[in-house]
Amino acid sequence: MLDDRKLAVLRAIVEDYVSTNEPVGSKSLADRHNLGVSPATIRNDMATLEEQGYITQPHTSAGRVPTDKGYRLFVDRLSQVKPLSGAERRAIENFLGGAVDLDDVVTRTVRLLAQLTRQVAVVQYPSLTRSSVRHVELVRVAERRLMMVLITNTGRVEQRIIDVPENVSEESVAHLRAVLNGALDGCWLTDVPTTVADLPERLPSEERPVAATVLSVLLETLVDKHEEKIVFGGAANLAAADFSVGLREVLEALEEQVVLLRLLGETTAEPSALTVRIGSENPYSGLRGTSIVAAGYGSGDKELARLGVLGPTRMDYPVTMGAVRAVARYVGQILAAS
Amino acid sequence: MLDDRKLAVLRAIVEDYVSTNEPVGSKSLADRHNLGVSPATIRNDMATLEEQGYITQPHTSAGRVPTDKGYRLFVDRLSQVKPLSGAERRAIENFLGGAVDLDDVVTRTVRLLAQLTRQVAVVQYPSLTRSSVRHVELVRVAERRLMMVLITNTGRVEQRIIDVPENVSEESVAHLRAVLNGALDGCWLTDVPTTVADLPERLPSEERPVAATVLSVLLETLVDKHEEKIVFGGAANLAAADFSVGLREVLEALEEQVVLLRLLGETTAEPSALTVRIGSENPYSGLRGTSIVAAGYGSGDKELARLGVLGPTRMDYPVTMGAVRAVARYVGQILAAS
DNA sequence: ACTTGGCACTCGAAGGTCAGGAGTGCCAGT
DNA sequence: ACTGGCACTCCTGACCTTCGAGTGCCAAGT
Repeated sequence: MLDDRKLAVLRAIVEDYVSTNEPVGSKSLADRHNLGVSPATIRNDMATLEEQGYITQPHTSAGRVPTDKGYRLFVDRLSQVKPLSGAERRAIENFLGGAVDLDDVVTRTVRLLAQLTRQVAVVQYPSLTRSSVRHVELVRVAERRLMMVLITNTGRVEQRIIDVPENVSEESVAHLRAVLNGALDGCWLTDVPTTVADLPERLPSEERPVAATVLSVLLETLVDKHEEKIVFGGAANLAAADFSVGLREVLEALEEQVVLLRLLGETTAEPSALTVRIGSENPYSGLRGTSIVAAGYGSGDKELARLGVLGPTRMDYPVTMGAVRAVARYVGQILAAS
Repeated sequence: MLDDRKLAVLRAIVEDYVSTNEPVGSKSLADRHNLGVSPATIRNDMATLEEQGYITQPHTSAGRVPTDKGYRLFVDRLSQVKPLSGAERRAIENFLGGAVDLDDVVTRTVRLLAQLTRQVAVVQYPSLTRSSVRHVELVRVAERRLMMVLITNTGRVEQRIIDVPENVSEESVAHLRAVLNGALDGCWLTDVPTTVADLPERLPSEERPVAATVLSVLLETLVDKHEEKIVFGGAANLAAADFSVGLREVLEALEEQVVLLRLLGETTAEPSALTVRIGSENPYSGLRGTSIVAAGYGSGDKELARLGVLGPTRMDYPVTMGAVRAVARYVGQILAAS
């Protein structure tokens, strides 16, 4: 159906189109790549490729442009992820290594990815549902007011003010704190509700009302923040890539957490496996014309969250994929270390 | 120099141009506003206005367009801040009232402002330098590793991992925590360095190395985060406002914290006083063509930080100013309450 | 001393025409 | 199965024309 030469032609078309942003014709193809055949032959192959839906022409008598299907074939079978240069690796290490807390890691990652790929970078915060409790802190800030700080093993810090129904002494706060930490230390956030279910019963009755309030706020926090946190950066790169149409739509999509999350895609089995969504493959109509390259990241073999970049379908997939993969790995390392 | 009618003409020009986005001519002016004079008269006035630099024509024989100077005069003398409708006020209250922590307040504020004004919203986190310590928490997470959490009265939470030079017992951590809080509670962040300067001396000698490390990290945190935190949203609105040129530049400016900060401007004497920077008045060349409307916000009469919107110079100043002022006030209230 | 109607003039926007050229499809020849 | 040749398509850019909104100025009117 598609012999080797036709595949080579498709690859050449993708590469040329990506680098020139102009429909590519048979003659220039024959010139730039030494395929060893004449333009006429290439024309025949192109006709086949077009028939099968891998390429298309914007109008009669223009060159060919890859379709989404064409890019898909290219990504799956015709290209290899391009590893980063040594200098780039070092730059990543330096830049990410300087991060001082989780917020910092995420912000830096976004900047880094955007700069590296010259596209829009999207990074999800380590998912709460896949984190465990490192510490719960309870502080008495007034007679009837506590502050709770929840710290996860991934470095996320959630904090809440709690108004309790009755005066509470420093001692009971200390006790409650100890009990909470004893029960929850290392506990997966998803298991917290069941773990704390019977907690009030194990407390002296006079502490129960306060404990109940604290616990309800704690659970509420987990629910509230169940919605994942996600950020993007490098929007300026969008304007640079002379976007055919719909820059508006793209920006809108980027500002919708929900859409963004779906874009990054489902968790994959193995972390840092690359997911590529090309044009119409992705789940949001405003993003025809854009592709997403994403990967999971995590410390160890557990995928904590995802990150990736979004750019025109006409992007340099090998390079982009290389950058995303490398960054995902480094971020994982950084998180594991802290 | 500029009699009342000329001012009225200028006002009319600004209003028409803002609403139509097309150079406005003498005839349509005479039609739409009842100025009681003929187009010819208006032409004469326009000539004067142009001579004085308040308006300009894109090319000979086109209508007139306000210059930055013209907008300035309009804002200063010809317009009144337009208060929000009752429905809008309620919407703000509802939307902002649901916020659950500082991050949430800021995120919601950005969304709200962007939606209300249909422009790009910029919000600065409450400045650390103008906050005071509510609580310092010290947690022992491993034998040689502590976690420090710094909570300010404005709700900001900063957190750091500290590797200490020697094993440290729970008791010394508790002691150090108590001492720290005793010394720092309510202390302005700017005063922290001097306040803690002599702290190690007041500790038993065996605790000093650890204390020194902790303090150095604490001070470091204050310095690191001295750079203010600032976010923006509503970039999609930029694409909608068919920006003359330089959408690229604007997006770039928005992604530069430093530029963004300078845009919001210096602290003003009275909180929630409105600052308006029009086109070339603002300190960044990429932003000719855009105006910034900003206000300070804070709980009580202390300005904690600033917020505002950025849009084309051709914006509806009265409405925008009204929205910014209202939101700034509400945010102040929300922060004061929590 | 302003204001006004009239009038000639300017200049961009929109549309039409035309040549050039890159690219195609097809066919006949090797 | 490949290749050269050829007619055809249709976009691009340059150039021109028309059209109309808007101006500046002047002379007349109040």
